[in-house]
Amino acid sequence: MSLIDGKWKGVILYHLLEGTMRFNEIRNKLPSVTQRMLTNQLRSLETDGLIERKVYPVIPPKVEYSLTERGRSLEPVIRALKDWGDAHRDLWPEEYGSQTLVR
Amino acid sequence: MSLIDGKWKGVILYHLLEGTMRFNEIRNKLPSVTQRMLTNQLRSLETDGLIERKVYPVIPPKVEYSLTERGRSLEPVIRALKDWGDAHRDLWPEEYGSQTLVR
DNA sequence: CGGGATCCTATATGATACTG
DNA sequence: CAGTATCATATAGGATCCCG
Repeated sequence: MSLIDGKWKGVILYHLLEGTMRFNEIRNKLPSVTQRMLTNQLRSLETDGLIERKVYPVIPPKVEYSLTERGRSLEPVIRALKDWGDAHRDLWPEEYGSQTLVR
Repeated sequence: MSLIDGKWKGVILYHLLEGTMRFNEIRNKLPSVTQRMLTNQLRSLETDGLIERKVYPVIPPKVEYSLTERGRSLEPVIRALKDWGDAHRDLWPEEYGSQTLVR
């Protein structure tokens, strides 16, 4: 769980299933993510060996992100999550409120 | 993701796939969870409509937890996570360190 | 037995400004 | 374009004690 925890990791991995993407490409798929958070989540995924970060030494910068083999092995998990989300999108959040834990 | 986020929710749901369980039964499956956290996670799952909490008005107290239909619909997700964990248990955490995000 | 109350720390996330 | 740096808040999680 800790590997895909984080507000954006799941969605990032999902989009990367489609293929390699550049930083701003990913960003455009995640309307409300801040630059800092996207960077953080990407770094975390990289550290955990799920994605690869490829930097092209050009100006302006160009950085590509892609799934590693380990990352791709998560595909069944990501798909299962996506499928569930699609199937239950309409039942939420009316009936059930997403919880803010603790206290 | 927000529904199964939380340090213990995934494992709790997994164990509940086996059937109804009492509070301390669940607790015994989660060696290092504190009472407060277990209660919190269970309450959160309940609020999100994934589990049902059944209180028997007896002394000493008896409380049973079970999956709702909505909770059971998550079975493919839970199984996928479990399968991945089983398959990759041996590759961790030597090669990849679980990240502590930010800063 | 299955909690609740209180206090505390660590961490995730956000806003904003700056940069090679 | 793809970040860093800094500051701030919110929330998760833990420790401990009490209770009918």
